[in-house]
Amino acid sequence: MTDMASATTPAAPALGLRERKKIRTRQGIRHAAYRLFERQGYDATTVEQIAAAAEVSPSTFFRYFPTKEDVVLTDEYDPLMEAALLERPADEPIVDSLRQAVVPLARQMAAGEHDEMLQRMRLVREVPAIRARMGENMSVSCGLLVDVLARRTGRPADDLGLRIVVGALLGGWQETMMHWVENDGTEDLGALLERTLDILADGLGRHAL
Amino acid sequence: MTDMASATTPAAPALGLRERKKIRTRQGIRHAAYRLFERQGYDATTVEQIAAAAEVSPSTFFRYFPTKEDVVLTDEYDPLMEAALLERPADEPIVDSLRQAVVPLARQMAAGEHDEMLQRMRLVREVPAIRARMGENMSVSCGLLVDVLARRTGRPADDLGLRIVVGALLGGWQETMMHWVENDGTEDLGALLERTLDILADGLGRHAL
DNA sequence: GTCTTATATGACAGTCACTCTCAAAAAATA
DNA sequence: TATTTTTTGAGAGTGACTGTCATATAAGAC
Repeated sequence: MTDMASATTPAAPALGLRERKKIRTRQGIRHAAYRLFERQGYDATTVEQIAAAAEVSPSTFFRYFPTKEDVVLTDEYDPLMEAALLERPADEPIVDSLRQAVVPLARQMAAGEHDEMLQRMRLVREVPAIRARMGENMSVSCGLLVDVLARRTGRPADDLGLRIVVGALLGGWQETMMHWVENDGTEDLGALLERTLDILADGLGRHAL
Repeated sequence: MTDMASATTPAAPALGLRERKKIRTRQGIRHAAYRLFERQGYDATTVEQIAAAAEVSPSTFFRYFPTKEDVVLTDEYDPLMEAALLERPADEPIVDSLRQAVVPLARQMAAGEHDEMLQRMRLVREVPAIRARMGENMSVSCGLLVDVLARRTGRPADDLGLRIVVGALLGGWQETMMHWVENDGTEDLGALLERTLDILADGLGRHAL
């Protein structure tokens, strides 16, 4: 989890001791952090405490995570999303591609890593610093998506229409995610995201708005 | 500017010496900061330098701006937007209300404070810390807008459809703003925002996407 | 297995944003 | 003018992050 399909699945036997150790350290730090966050809250937990709990030095902590926020927000989804999108036929409407490529991805994650995802999104919702960082991530994802879609459809990389569409979509999805957390992840995330896509595809004018 | 219509317009004769001094101090700090940012960049400028340039103590700096980022990002627009929206007829479609209420506001600002707005948005674009903070602001604005619109249309305050629409709209607008800065503010911001509204209103399915 | 090289780690010192407390200065009020 | 309230500056402290250097440990050559 979180580190893609790595130590959890035995699908990577070709990794040297070094790599395996690194992955274990990384997960150790993250788990220690999550445990402390849950007990004392994010702000009240210092990097020093996390490092001590994970039995590494503070220096090592920062070697694995550039900032404290990154423990929560390291985004492993972008490359997966990109790959999934590139597999769609080039002439498919963008909205359909997103529906076919991105939604299943989210669905799969909401299933496989449900609890971790929930805890993570809860922090996003509640801790201002993390929420802010999340916005940054979104704008990076946005740029990435725009690039992929522009390449695929032969548009210029700075096509305003495309940027607007992607920005709007991510904006809508973020609200959807927040709604999902607020209901403690009880709803079907995939269905929610699809509904969001429907609304945006049909136009805000419809849907009695 | 920036501090609404305060010291710039002589429309506030009823302010005591205390208030006037506070406004002057605030603007002094901001101007000193902008000058330094332009010369040395945001990150390379310390709060201590800003305070010195503005001839106040660092303590005073933090009394006026809770964080260094707030010098750039203090958002005075939300209340104006709220007021403008509340003046629209309650049965008007949301998209139309936004078009009538918010766009003129932006237009007016892009005209009156063009250079300051440009400088500010440039920082938003280029400095990660500020961009992140901006995302926070957006999510606050989003909540605010949703509240107003929910009240106006009699929907529940946590109506998912409404949240999605507003989130998407702000997401789209943010991209539009970025496009505007990238072109050095030469385009008509109002027109750009309206176009964004058109795209979202008609639905992403149209517009050949 | 040993030697060499590349990499990971920890200790430490330093910077900077931000917080808190307290006493002095200045404006508002009586 | 005297009193009260607000604003300010000084100073100490915290915690996230950076950079450097010596040590330890895994990888690769032999």
